[in-house]
Amino acid sequence: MFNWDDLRFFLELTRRNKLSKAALRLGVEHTTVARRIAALETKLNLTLFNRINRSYQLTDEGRKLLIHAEAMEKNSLSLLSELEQTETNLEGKIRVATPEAFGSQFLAKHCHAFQKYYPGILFELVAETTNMTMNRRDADIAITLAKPERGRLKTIKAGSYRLRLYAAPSYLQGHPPIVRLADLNQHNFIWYVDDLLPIPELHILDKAIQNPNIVFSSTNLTAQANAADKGLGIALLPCFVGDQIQGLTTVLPGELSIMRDLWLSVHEDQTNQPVIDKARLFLSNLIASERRTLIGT
Amino acid sequence: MFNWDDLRFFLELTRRNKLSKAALRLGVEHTTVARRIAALETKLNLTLFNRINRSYQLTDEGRKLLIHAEAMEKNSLSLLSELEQTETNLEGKIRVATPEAFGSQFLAKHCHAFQKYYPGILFELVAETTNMTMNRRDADIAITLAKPERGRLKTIKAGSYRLRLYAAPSYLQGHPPIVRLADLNQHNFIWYVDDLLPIPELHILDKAIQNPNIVFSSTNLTAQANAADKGLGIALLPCFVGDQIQGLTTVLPGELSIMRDLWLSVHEDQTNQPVIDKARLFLSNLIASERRTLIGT
DNA sequence: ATTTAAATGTGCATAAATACACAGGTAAAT
DNA sequence: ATTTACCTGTGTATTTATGCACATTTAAAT
Repeated sequence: MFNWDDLRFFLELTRRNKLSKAALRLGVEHTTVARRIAALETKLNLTLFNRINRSYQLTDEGRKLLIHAEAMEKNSLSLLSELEQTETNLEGKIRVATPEAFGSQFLAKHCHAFQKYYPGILFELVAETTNMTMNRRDADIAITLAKPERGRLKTIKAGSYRLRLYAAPSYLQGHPPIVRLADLNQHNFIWYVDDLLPIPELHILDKAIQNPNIVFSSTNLTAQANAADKGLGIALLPCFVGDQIQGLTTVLPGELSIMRDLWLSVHEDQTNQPVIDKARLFLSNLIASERRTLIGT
Repeated sequence: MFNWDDLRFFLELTRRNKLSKAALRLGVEHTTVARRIAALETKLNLTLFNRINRSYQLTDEGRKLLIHAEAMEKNSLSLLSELEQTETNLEGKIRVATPEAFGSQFLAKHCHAFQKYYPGILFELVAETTNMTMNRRDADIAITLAKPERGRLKTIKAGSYRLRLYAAPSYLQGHPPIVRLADLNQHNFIWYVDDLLPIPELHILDKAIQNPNIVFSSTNLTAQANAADKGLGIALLPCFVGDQIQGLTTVLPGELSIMRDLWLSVHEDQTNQPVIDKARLFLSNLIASERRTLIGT
């Protein structure tokens, strides 16, 4: 049996006729489209396209396949529309604890999708700097930066995100140029409040900068981002925050990039509870599909 | 959009209810089935199966999906039955050159499938020990062990195969036990005719065996295999030969395994000729789908 | 109760798929 | 004719998927 998913690529290519156009729509590279089509042709022992004039034109055999592929597409669409309709029968409340910036700047922007599917479920987002402890049932689901070691929790690694240095052009113009890490010594920094920062990786900065000149610090990342946007100095921000602010550009993106994992936990005895299950799947799916937002470019 | 191919896994699992059974049918590991189902559930935000009592039982949501998945399967099957019907309109001749053993022991067993689809095409198989030169148009398609360096050829790596040492139980019982490479010194070997053997990897053997005691040699692999089968000594054979002979067992499979690539070439100016195209697709497809036969266990 | 067999789950090694970077080639625009 | 922009193809690096070995769990058999 051939790979059914290749038919999705086939269909898109019949409509765009160009690898690059089809690739754009499918969210992959043009080479991937070419190789998947080639695989399908090999598997079916057919020549589906004639490559003429920088354009992919269906052969007669390809046209025969098209009819069936379109039928399958119809099924997949009706499948989605049936399954994705709102589930008004599900009612309840779900409390999700997340790191402050992740909750306020990222998750909050996507909760409307959850609300749409499950209008009967109240989504409570607890986005705090302090570490929520799942033990005391502060939340049904927790997203954390470190893997919880204790407690009867079911934990999975949901994804990752990246941090970079960001600054406003207005700041960069008024200060010495930055071409390598050592240059950062002469610059102003917007920083976390040191005591409350349990991220060992940030000590990378300690090596690059002997005495970082901290001009502003906050426990709140939105505050840091806003300060940086106004030209106060250089801030270390998650890409899902920094990239969203038009007025900020990355500083030394090639030299400095910190990756952090995101962990998703639920109580062991709360698996298979419909409301919690839905929310858990929603969150892990969201983090996976928004990978590029979280990782940055 | 979800991965359509995951529905194939979903369908099989609804029918077998067990990961291991479904995996067997799909020709993958049970872990792969589990992970694909998990991916589908995440993507669709649904719980498709309840894992109870070592068995995967469809949920109500899963049953809804099943209806659509079965419809898609129906389409894929009708697609295959339409496309795979014989093409009596194609007529002509195709000459394929291959290494001797590959042609006589492997390809010859599968040519009936080609004949079935294209009854009008004469399939000429030239399975010779000597290197065919594509330059003189000895063949339309060549399968070789080395990538051809010269000539206006379109060459792809079609796959790989493995060689191991094989011997008959009757031989092994009458000779010293073999537990490591050094033990091979005391044994009898069936070998190629040295001068005609351009495979550098075989010098691995030179390190293990100082003075291999060669008791029989032939340029023909079938002859070697038959000799080994009768207990004459130990032979180095492709797995697609050795594994087919019931009377032979592998010798030191953990210590000795040689992988070789298979290259498929056609003349540049003969691409897009229907008959050659069909044969080329047939061959690369065959080598890919019979991967396990070629690699062995 | 104890054993046996079979199934699922987990961590790690390997293989395959994909992205990336770049080369070449074609058609449209100047 | 020359330039420009765009498209496809090829090799390499990176990421993702799969296989493999083993641990764990459950049910059935003794």
